[in-house]
Amino acid sequence: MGWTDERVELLKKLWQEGLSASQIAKQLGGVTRNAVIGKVHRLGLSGRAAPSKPARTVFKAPRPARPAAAPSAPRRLAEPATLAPAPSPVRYVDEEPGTATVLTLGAHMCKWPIGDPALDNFTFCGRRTDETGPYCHEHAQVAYQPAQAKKKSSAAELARSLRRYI
DNA sequence: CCCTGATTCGC
DNA sequence: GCGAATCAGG
Repeated sequence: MGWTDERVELLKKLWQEGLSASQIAKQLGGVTRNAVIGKVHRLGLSGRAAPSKPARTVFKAPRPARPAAAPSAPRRLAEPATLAPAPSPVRYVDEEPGTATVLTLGAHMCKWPIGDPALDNFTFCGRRTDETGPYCHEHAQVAYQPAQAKKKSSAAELARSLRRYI
């Protein structure tokens, strides 16, 4: 499969959304993650929202040359490795819950899980915690619900009521 | 061993 | 331009 305009567009979109190359490759289909990475570089959008990443590791091996054919044109030399520090001073999520990731989750941020931990869109609530506990006010109520919920509520109803918090 | 992106270079 | 092979890491 080639890079049609649509596929390139989707690639850009998914890459900007932070999906990994392999995930994008799977979603596109017909390409490997190497192909995706290669395309990403060719498009010139290698960098994205990647906080606190050295962006560039130390100088790699001087390129001892692997078992290949004869050399040709001189390649460009490694650059001085400029990096852009990304300050991210612990912000609480006051508006929409579920935007805190495991990386941005601070000490006093609600640790109520949002979504499926197995998925990569998994987040935490992230709002300011309720004084002491690990959860915000809303989720603390849910978390510390004794046995008040019994009555005639069926298992299905209970599951549905809880789903609201996931 | 799983994964990540980065890079080179034959095609 | 493409992407497999490879590298350097987490």
